[in-house]
Amino acid sequence: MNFSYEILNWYAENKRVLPWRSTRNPYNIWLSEVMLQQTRVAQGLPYYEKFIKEFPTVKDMASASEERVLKLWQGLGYYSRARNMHATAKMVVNEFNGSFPNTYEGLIKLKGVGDYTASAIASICFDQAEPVVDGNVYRVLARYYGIELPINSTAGIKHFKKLAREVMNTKEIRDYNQGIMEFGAIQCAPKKPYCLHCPISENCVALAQNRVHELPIKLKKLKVKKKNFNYLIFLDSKKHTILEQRTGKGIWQNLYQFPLFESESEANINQVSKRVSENYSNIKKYEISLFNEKPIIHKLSHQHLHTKFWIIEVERNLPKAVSWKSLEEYPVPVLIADFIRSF
DNA sequence: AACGCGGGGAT
DNA sequence: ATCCCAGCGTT
Repeated sequence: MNFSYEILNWYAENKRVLPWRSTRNPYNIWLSEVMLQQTRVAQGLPYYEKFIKEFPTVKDMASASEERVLKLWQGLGYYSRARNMHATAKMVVNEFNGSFPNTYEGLIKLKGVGDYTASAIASICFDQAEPVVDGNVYRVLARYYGIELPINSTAGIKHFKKLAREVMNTKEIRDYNQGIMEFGAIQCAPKKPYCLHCPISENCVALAQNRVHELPIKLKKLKVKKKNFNYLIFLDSKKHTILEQRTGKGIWQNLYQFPLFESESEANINQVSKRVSENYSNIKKYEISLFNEKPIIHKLSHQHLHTKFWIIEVERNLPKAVSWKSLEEYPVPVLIADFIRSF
């Protein structure tokens, strides 16, 4: 019994039932793959259902507004995925007559489709013999073959891709690719792998050397930056508030939020008052109160946002304001959505 | 080659 | 608190 045969065998016995496993439609597969980039199946699944319901075909997605796509994506994170996905939907409709490319080379040209996603679509939809290498595959191969190259180094990436190609099953590439990923997610899990009843434990190098918990090797972790966020929640007598769209680079691009200023240290009410007077000179009379005494710490993978929400009640009606009720129509970061809900 | 980019679940 | 998830794009 060789490696790929055991993977196929294990997959046939243990695979989960998932909606994208009962189709080879490139639109469905592409949608699921983009959603599952750096995202667990359990988290992505409800979004997949939501998107397929509102956008049954790539044409439906292409004709939607970016704002609507972002709204449906809200909470899933890595919002550039949604923007690139929408751009690709429009390109497929307008330039490819609604049909996705049917090769790795064609697919990888699409926005938001990299080596992994191109390989996944090419193999699952078109039976192309392209190996997928995601986080699960890195783990399974590193352990089974005892590879010590860091999975996030250039040499490591090349080596694992080459090894994955050597050991794949080209005849049943669809099931093999999904099988090795499923095996990594369920059986050869990061923290608690089930080595006791593993079908390939006999030849697993890491297990033989008692190094399962050490592999795969991953280079360093960057320090997370701390930032102080201050959101200004304006409220006038008609329960209108000011909402802004984030532009330029950085986090949450094109999503909406309340007026924001960052401070070097934790801000106090005097700084907020100064800020309002400077930037909103047309607002004369107002009253400031602090919504949360202790900053809310919103954790991203690379930043910790220490956030205060300042409530600013104004007497006269605000210019260019939106009603509080209409806030639910805008795509907003989870940090903002949580605040709106609790306020 | 290094970094930016979300949110959540498991340990 | 730490890790890591069906990674990609930019610099």
